[in-house]
Amino acid sequence: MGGARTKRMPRAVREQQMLDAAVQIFGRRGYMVASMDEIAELAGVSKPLVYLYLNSKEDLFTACIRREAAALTEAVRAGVRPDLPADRRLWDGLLAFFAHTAEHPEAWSVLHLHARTHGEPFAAEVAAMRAEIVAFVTRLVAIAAREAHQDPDLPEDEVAGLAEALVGAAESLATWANATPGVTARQTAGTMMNFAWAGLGNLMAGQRWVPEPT
Amino acid sequence: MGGARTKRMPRAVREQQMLDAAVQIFGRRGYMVASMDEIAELAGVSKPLVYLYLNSKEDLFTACIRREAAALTEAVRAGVRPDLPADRRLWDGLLAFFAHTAEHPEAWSVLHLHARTHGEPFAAEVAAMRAEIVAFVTRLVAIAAREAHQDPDLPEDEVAGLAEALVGAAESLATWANATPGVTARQTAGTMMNFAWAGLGNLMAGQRWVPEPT
Amino acid sequence: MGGARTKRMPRAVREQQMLDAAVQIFGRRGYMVASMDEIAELAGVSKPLVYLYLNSKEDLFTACIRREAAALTEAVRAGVRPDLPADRRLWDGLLAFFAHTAEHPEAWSVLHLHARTHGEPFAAEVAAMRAEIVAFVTRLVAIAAREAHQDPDLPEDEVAGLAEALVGAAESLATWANATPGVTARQTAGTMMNFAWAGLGNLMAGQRWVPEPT
Amino acid sequence: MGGARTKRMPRAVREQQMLDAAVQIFGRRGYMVASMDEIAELAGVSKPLVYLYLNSKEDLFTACIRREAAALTEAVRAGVRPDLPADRRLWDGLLAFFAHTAEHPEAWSVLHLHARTHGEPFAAEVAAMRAEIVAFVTRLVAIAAREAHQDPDLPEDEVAGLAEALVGAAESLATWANATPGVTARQTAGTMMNFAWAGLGNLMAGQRWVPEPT
DNA sequence: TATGAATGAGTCTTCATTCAT
DNA sequence: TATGAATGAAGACTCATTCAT
Repeated sequence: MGGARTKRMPRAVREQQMLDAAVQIFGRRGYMVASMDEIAELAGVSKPLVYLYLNSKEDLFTACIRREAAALTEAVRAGVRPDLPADRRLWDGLLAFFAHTAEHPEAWSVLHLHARTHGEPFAAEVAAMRAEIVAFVTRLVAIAAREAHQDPDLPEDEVAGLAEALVGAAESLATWANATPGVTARQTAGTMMNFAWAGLGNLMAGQRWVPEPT
Repeated sequence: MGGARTKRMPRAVREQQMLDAAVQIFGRRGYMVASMDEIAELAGVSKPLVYLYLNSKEDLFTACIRREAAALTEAVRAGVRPDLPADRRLWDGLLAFFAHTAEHPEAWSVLHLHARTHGEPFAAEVAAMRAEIVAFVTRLVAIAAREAHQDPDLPEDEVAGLAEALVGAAESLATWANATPGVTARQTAGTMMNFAWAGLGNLMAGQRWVPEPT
Repeated sequence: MGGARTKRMPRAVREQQMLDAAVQIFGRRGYMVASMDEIAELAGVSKPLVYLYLNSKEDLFTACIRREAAALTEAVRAGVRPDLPADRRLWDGLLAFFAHTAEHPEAWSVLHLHARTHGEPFAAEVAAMRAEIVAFVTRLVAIAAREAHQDPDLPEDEVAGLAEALVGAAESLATWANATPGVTARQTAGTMMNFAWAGLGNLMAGQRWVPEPT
Repeated sequence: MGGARTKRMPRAVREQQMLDAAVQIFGRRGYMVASMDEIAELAGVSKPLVYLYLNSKEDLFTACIRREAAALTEAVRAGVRPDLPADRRLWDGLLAFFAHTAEHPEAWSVLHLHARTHGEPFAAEVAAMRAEIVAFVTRLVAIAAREAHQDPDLPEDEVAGLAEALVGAAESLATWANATPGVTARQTAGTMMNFAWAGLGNLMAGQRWVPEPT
């Protein structure tokens, strides 16, 4: 894989090869340390061709982020059937999420680790994806609240924070699972689901922890 | 701020100034993008002096990580009174944690974002700090389990994953809070506490979510 | 001379130009004082190209040493006809040696002066060349001994010292001739030949100088 | 030795300590690679003191060369008794020379190797010493010529070349002996004496090697 | 479509040297 | 006599990027 330097391919194919290589290198080394030389070599192409198709290192990185973000959200979407109940939908989404991040560790590294480490051009790309996922979760939280017949007005801030906490926990777990051999996506999703759904349930049922006045 | 080039200070003082500057720059730009020139200038010192005292960019970064990791764990430790009940200790720890990360956003950025993005010299430093915090959380989880009179043997894997999820959620929340104006440490800690304690409680009480067979 | 910055040459040609320039600069200034900037400028090339082709200052210096050592030994070999008698072969070898060092004074400076002043990567390269020359001389000495019908066993140490002295004398003479205007290779070779062959002859004939007991 | 940092010594003593250290370091590393830091540390003194006493790296190196050149010529002079015959004087001089270079290898390295590798300030210092030694040798050669009742007019060039060859051979032998364990000064002097005196004798007796016309 | 040849700009790092005490 | 604190200047090396074919 890579370096084969097969000649004369249609542009679309070559571009995908380049993105494949770039995701590997960016994911392994990080944006700054990755060199265009290394990427071109792994793609089996000369450097000028990379520039011809992808314009610049920044654009190349952005393209990687976009492609992988789309792939990840698409994987989650594809894993969820809208006609099933909310808890089942959360479960399916988590499973799809952890399965995808486990199958594409470098892509996950690009999205979660490296894209957020460098300023504005890139952070925005990831933010968009994250927003989509947070929206998905938030929808489920709202349903849970409704089903719990609860006064629907949790403070906005708290809902936002809650979603952030859930998504953050999932993200951390994905990274941890990739670094920990022998953990399956199913197990990770189980941990997350137990923890989250139960916690949410309690919360929705109005049982909140409040510090005793000192 | 910085660049005041006050003359002739004892070494210990200058070293701290340099570390202050380095944490700012590393936190804002990341390890690779930060330049020793910029750090020296912000510290109000010439570059050779930075090298004389801190040896190399790598050593400087390591020194930053170590100092800030120590400061953070110390802040948490100082915030927790060992004679109080477990939930209160968790609350106090979270409060101290979020307060510290909010007051030192660049330091948090160094620890959580940048130190983990670059290979082994640095990751290990953070891992040590994280281990300490995870141990703290794990202890509290164990107490909660005992108090719930529950069969104490949650599977090892699950406990590890659980702690990871909790800590990951807290880390994500800290980062999110730093990027979201107007959120106080108290609010963040509240969100986290509700989420975590309730979820844990349910879990300990043996109420687990299980996917229905398809 | 140099700096003409002719454009777009095949790699092999450029590499020779760079080595030419490097030999000049290294020979004039020495390894440490020579700067890659100066070498690149004299080669009429940008510095990165030098690094692209020759990798590092060390590798560049090594490449110089190797090329010039090969050129010198080749010049000596080409000057000697194996079918001629030993004295004539020594004469021809000396003539070729002094002619070459006189025509390439910087190269000689690199080999004899600068390469030996710096540690192991370089010393070894020159040692190989020297070994070849010493072997050439030793062979002739052996023939001389045989022709003198002499008991062939000069002590090993003495032979080694002898060869060292002969080669050392020739090396010194080459350096001296390069620093002394108006001395031809022929003259230098004559001095050396008289000195060496006569001394050897006596030695072979068993006439040795022994200090009188005090 | 070195680093003891004993306090308050008279200037003359401190200067010698510094020169001792400098000769070691310069001899081992060469002029450019030697650092004032290292020299000061080995001398057991702070760097500003070195500058106070010796002014600059150049001056320090020059002082080393001068001191060691004087020591070497003095050693040779002290070894030779002017009332003895010429061959005996040559023998004694060689013995003293090789003994001294063997006892002070770093000094010899400074004089023969490093001082000649760097431009004019230093080469001149060594040249002076060399001139003295060459003069010594030339005197002996002249005596030998006279004793051989030979027509006294060897061409000037040839005499100069001859002396150069002799001295060069001796220098090479000294360096070689220092790098070759187990060789005594006596042996080295013996090799040199046999070779040189016999060769000279033949030469003086008018037996010269002349290339046959091709 | 594709590439070998080439570079401007910038970074880390080191060192001889001086100031203030 | 002696030194801790500090720096200007320079050098090796790398990389994203482009030109000419």
